[in-house]
Amino acid sequence: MATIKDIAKLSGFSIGTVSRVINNRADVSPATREIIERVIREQNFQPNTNAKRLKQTMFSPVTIIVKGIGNTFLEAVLEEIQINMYLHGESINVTFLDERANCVAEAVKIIAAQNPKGLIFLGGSINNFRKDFKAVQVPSVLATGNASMLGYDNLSSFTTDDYRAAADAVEHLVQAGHRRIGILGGYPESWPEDIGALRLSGAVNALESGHADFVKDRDYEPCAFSLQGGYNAARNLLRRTPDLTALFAIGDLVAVGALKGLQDNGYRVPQDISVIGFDGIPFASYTNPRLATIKQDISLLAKRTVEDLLLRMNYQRPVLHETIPYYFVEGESIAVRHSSV
Amino acid sequence: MATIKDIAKLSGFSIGTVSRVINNRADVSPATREIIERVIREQNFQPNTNAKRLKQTMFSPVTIIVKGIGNTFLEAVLEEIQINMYLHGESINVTFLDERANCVAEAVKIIAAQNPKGLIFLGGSINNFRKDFKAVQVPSVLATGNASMLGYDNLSSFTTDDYRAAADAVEHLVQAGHRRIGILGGYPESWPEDIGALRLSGAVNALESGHADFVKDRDYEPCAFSLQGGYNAARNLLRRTPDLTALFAIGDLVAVGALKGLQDNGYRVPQDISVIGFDGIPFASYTNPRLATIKQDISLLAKRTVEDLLLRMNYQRPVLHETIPYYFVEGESIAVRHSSV
DNA sequence: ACTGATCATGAAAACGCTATCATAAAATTA
DNA sequence: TAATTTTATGATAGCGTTTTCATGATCAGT
Repeated sequence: MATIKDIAKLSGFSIGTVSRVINNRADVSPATREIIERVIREQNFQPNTNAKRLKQTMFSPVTIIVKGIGNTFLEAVLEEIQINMYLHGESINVTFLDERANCVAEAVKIIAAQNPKGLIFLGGSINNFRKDFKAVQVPSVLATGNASMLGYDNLSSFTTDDYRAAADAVEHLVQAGHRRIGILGGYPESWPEDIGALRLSGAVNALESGHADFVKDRDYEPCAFSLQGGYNAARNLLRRTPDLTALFAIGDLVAVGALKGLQDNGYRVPQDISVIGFDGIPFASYTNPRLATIKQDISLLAKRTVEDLLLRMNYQRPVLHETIPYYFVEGESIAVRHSSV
Repeated sequence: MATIKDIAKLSGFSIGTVSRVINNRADVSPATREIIERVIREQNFQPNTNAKRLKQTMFSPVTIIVKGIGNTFLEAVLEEIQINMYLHGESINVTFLDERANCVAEAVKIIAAQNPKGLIFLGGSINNFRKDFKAVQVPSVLATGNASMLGYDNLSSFTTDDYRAAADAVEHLVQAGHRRIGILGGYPESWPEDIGALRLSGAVNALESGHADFVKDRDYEPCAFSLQGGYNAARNLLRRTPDLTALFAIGDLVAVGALKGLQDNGYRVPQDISVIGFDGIPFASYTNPRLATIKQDISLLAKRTVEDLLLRMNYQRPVLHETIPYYFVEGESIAVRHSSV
C-alpha cells in the first residue's frame, strides 16, 4: 500500500503539498496538482483513514444496532430510519447482533471499534441496558422500548404502548362477540422480553378483567417469533383447546404463520376462528384473508428517532421518552360472533 | 475523553505499562495491573481505535453493501450470510445504499471510510462495476450476479442462473397446459437490471420459442419490485389482456402482491388464473394459496459467498464464479389446464 | 557476597496523516 | 527600484497508540 510519503517522493513534492492536493486545498499551483494527481492515480493511492481520523478526531456515521435479523417489523423500521437519515444527509451503518448476544455489551465494543457519532438500538431488551450502558458515551436512542425508568442522560426512547395496544387488540375481539380467545406468544429468548411480556400481560389482563373466559395455561401458547413458530403454535393450541373462537398473535409474523397453520389444518378464517395480529408489517395487508392487526406507526417512530438523535448529536439537549400512537387496522380475519354463550 | 497519557499520569506509571495492561500482556506485576485497571475504570477510558489501527494496520470487519433495503429476498440472503460469518467468528457490518446510488462508487467511499477486510455486494447491478471497480483493492464478492465477464481479479461472484431458471418457470406453466401466459416484471430503476433483464429475457424467449402464444407488448407488465407493484400490475395486465390463464412474476414479492391483487379483483387463484414466482422468500410458503416458485438456494449462496471471501482474505487465491442450483417449489397457485386450444 | 539471568518498568520511535508555521519566490504597489 | 503583499511550498509538531530497546531492581546459584 502506497502512503502519502511515497507519493511525495515519486512526485518530487513534500507530503504537505500532497496532503493539500488530497484535500482539495486551494493553495496549490495547477501544474503541481496535476503531477501529484497523476502519481496518486498511478499508485492507486487511498489515504489511510485511521491516520486521518486519528489526527482529526473524526467520527463514523450513526450506527444502528439491530438484534434479531429476519424480524420483518424491525426491518421495516430500519428502512424508514434509513430514509429519514438519508433525507438529513446522514449515512448509516448497521450491525446485526446475534440473538444471543448481550446487546449493550456488544454495542460498547462496536462503539470502541468504530467511534460512531450516534447509536440506535433496534430490538434489544431493556434488561440488557441496566448494567452496561453507563460506558456508552454517545447520543443514543432505543427505538423499540421504554427506557425512561433507567434514567440515563444519553439514551432517549420511543415506543408504542405495547401493554395498552395489546389490551386493545383483544378488546376488538371481545367487541366482535368472542368470549373464548387464545393468545399466541413469543419465547423470551427469541423476542425482546420486555415488549413480548408487555403485550402478553396487556392481553391477559384485558381478558381476565373483561367478559372473556381466559385461563392462561389452557389458552396461551408460547412460540418462536417467526412464521414457522406461529404456524405450529396455532395448530398446537387448537388441538389442546378446540373451543377457541379467536386468536391474538403477539406479532404479525406469528399471525401470518398462524393463518396458514389454521388453514392447513382445516380451519376457515374467519368463519371458524378469527385472528388479530400486532405490528402492521407490509405483508399483513397481502394475506388471504387480509389480517386485522394493531399497526404501529412505523414511519413516525423512525422519524422521531432520527430527529431526536440528530438534535442531540448537534446540541446539548435532554433525552426524550415518547409513546408513539398505534392504530387498529380492520381486516377480513375477524368475524363477528353473535353471543350464543 | 481520557487518553492513555491521562491514565499513565493518574496511575503514576508510564504509558508503556498502561498499554501493557490494556492489552493483557503478561509482564506486568499484579499490584501495578490492579492500580491501572482501577484508574481505567474510574476514568471510563476506551482506547482510541483509530490510533490502535494506525499502529497495527488493522482492518474493519467485512462490510456488506446492500442496494435495495426492503427487498425480502436480499434480507434472507443477508441473514444467512450473517449466520455463516458468525460461525466463522467474523462480525459483519452492513451499509444500505439508496436505490439510486452507484453501488461501486459508494463502495469506494466506504472503503476509504472504514477500511474493511472484505466486501460483499448484495443486489447491485453488474453495470455498476464496469467503471469504478478498479479502485477497490479489497477481496470482494458479488453475491447476486455473474461477474465473470468483467475479469477483475478480486471480485468473485455467485448467482443463480436467472435466465435458465426463468425459462424453467414458464416451462412449468406450459407443462400444466397453459398457452396464454403473462409476465409481471420489474422496472430497471428499482431492481438490479441485469438480474431482472435476465429473468425477463429467459421467460420471454422460452415462451416465444415454445408452444405459447406470447406478444410482449400485450402480455408483459413492468412494475416496481414490491408487493404494491405486483398488486397493481396484476390488475392492470388482466384488465388489458383478460384471456391470460397464468402469470409469471419476476420475483416473489411481486407474486405475493399479484396474488392479492387478483383475489381483490374477483379472480380465483388458481382456478381462474395460475401464478408462479421467483426467489423462494419465506413468505411464499405462507400465502393462501401457497405460491409455486423457483427457489434459489439461499443458504448455499450465502455459504459459498462467505467461504470464498474468507479464503481469499487469508490466502492468495484466484476469484471464483459459480452458479448456484435452484429448485422448483410446488404450490397450490398453479392449476392444470386441459388443452382446450 | 558476586555473577548472571529474570522481571518490571520507562523512554522513545514509529504508524500515516493534517495543520501550523516559516520561508522563498513571485506579484503587486508606491 | 524598494517595500509590501500574495502565493506556493517545505519542514515539523503532533494525534493516541504499540512496541522495541534500555535500564534498574530482584532473584537464583555458586
